[in-house]
Amino acid sequence: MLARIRHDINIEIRLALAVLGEIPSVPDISVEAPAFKEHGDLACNVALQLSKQLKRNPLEIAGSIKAALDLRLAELPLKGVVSSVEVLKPGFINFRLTPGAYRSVLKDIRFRGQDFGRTNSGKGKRVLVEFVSANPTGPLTVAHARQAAVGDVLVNVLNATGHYAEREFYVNDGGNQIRTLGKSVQLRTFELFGATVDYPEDCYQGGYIHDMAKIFADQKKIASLDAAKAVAVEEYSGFGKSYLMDVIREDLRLFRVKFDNWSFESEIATPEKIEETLEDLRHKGFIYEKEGALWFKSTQFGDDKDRVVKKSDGFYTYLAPDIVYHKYKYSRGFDLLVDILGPDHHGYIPRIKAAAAALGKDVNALEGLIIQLATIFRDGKQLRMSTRAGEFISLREVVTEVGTDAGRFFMLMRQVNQQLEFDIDLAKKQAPENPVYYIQYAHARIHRILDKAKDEAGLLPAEDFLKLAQEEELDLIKKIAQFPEFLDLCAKGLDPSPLTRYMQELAGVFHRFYDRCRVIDEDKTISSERLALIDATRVTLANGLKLLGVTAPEKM
RNA sequence: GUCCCCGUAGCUCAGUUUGGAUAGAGCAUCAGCCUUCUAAGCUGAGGGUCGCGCGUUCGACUCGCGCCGGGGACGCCA
Repeated sequence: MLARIRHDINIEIRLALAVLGEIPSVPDISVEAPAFKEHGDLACNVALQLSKQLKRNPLEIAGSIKAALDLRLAELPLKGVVSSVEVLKPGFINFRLTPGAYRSVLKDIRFRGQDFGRTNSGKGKRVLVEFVSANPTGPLTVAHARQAAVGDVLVNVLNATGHYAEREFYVNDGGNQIRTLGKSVQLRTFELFGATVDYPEDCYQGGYIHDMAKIFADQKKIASLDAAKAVAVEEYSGFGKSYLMDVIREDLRLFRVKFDNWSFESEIATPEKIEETLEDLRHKGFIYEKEGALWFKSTQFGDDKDRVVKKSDGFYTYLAPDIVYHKYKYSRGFDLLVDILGPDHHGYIPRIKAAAAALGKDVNALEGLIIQLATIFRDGKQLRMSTRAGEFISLREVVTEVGTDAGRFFMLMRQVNQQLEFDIDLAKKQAPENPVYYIQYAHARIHRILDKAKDEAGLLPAEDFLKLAQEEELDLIKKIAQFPEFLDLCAKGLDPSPLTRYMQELAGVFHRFYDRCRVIDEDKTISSERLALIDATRVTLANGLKLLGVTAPEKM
C-alpha cells in the first residue's frame, strides 16, 4: 500500500545520504504528501533539516541526494514506482509516482476487502474508555450526547487500529444526589395531593420530576397526601433511580451507543471498600484530619490544594468513592484508562491522578479527556441552557429533531477540546450543504452504478488494473489509501474528529470523479476497472460510516 | 485573584504536537453545467495585516515573552 511505498522511499533516501559524507546526527526522515499537487506525490524535507548542521546550502544537499536517487530509479524497490525525482526551491526533494504504483495500491486495497482500514498500530493495547457516566438524576442532555458520540466512536476507532477497547458506564447511584432525587420526587408527590411545599433550590428543578411523581403515585396506588407521607424517602429514591436509569438506557439506545460494561457505585464503592481504601491511604500518610473532616494530600502529587474525602457531617464527598472506583479500574488489567469528562470536571483530573499516584498506580496509564460543550443553534440563535434552573436540551430532543445519523456526525465534527456549534437547521436539511447527506449520497450513488452495471451491462469489478491512469482516478485511489492513516491519527489523538473530515474529503473526491469519468462505458476494460475503483470507494465509505455509527444507505 | 482553553476568509472551522514551498476546506454570495451511471452532484470567481507587538531563526500561522479581546474552571457540589 502507499505506506509501503513511503517506507521504501524513506530507506532509499537514508541510503542516499551516504553521498553527503559524515553526518553527525541523522534526523528523522519524513516522506509526506506535499502541500501542492504540482509538487508531485511525495516530498521530503531532509535537505532543509540537514542544512544547519552540515553548513551547506539546502538546494545543494538536495541536489546531491537526488543524483544518488536517480541512479537507483531503475533498481527494484523504486523501479516502476517512482517516475521522477525533482528538487525544488528551498530544498525539497519531490517524488512522482507512476500510475502503475497507484494501480498496485488499489489492488492491495481490493485484496484487504472489508478489512480495509484496519491497522495493528495499537499492538493489542487494552483500553477502557469510560464516558457519559451520567448520574441517574435526569435524562441525558446534549452535553452527554457529545460525550456519547465521542466515546462510542473512539472505541470503534481504537478497535479498528489494533487496540482492545471497551466502553464503560459508571453509574453514580450512591451518595448525596440519590438522596436529593428521592426528596425531589417526594416533594413533587406531596404537591400532587395539594400540599404547598417550599421546593428547595438544591432539589432537581426539571419538569420530568413532576411526571415521575405522577407515575410513582400511580404505581404505588397513592391516593392521598397522608398516603404519600407514609412512604419512606428511600422508596422515592429507589423508584427515581430505576426510572431514570431506564430513561438513560433508552436515550443511549436511540443514539446507537451500547456499553460493554456498567459499573455501579453502589456495588463497587461500598462503605467498607471506601474505609479500606482510605485506611490504606492514611497508612501511607496521605490522609489527615482537619476541622472534623478527612483530607487527602493531593498537593503532594501536583494538585493545587488538598481535597476533602469525608465531610465533617460524616458523609463522603464524591472523591472518596471515585478513588475506589479508579482503584477498581486499575485492577482490571487495562494498559490505558480513558476518562471522558464534561468541561465542568476540569479540576477533577489532577485529583484523581493524585489519588492514583498515592495508591502506587501508573499515572500515565490514566488519561482524562475533557469534551467541550456543544451549543445548539436554531434559526441562527443559540439556545440557552441552565442546569440549575432545570432548563436543558435533552439528547432525545436532538435525536428526535435531526435523527441519529446527523446528531452523531455533527457532535463529532470538531476537535473534542473545542466548543462546537450545532446547527439544528443544517443538520435537518436534506441538501448538499449538510455533510452527512453529502457523504451518504456518495455511498448511494455508487450502489446505483454497481447495480446498474451488473444488471444491465453484465459488468463486474476488475481484479487486475492496467488502464487506470486518469487524474481523477488516481486522485480517488490516493484518497482511499489515506483511510488507515486517518484512523491512526484519530486513535493517537484520542479524537474522532479527523475521521469526519476525511469522510467529507473522500465523498468530495468521489463526486468529482463521478462527474468526469463515466463508469459504465463502451470500453469494457476501463469500465470494470472503474467498477473496482468505486467499489473500493464504497467499502471505504461504508467502513468509515460504520465506525462513526452512521448508516450507509444504498439508495436515497 | 489563580489556573485552563480560544482568537486564521462574511460565518463555521482545518493547519500549530515535530517551524519550511503559493495559509486550506465547507457554508454563504455571484457566474456557469443535466437528451448519457442519482443535479441530494460538478466547475469557476471574489473574499486573508493568520488578534497586536517584540524576540529566537536562513525561514514563524506554528516556538518564547508581553499586551488586547472572547470563553471556561476554581466548594466539606458531582
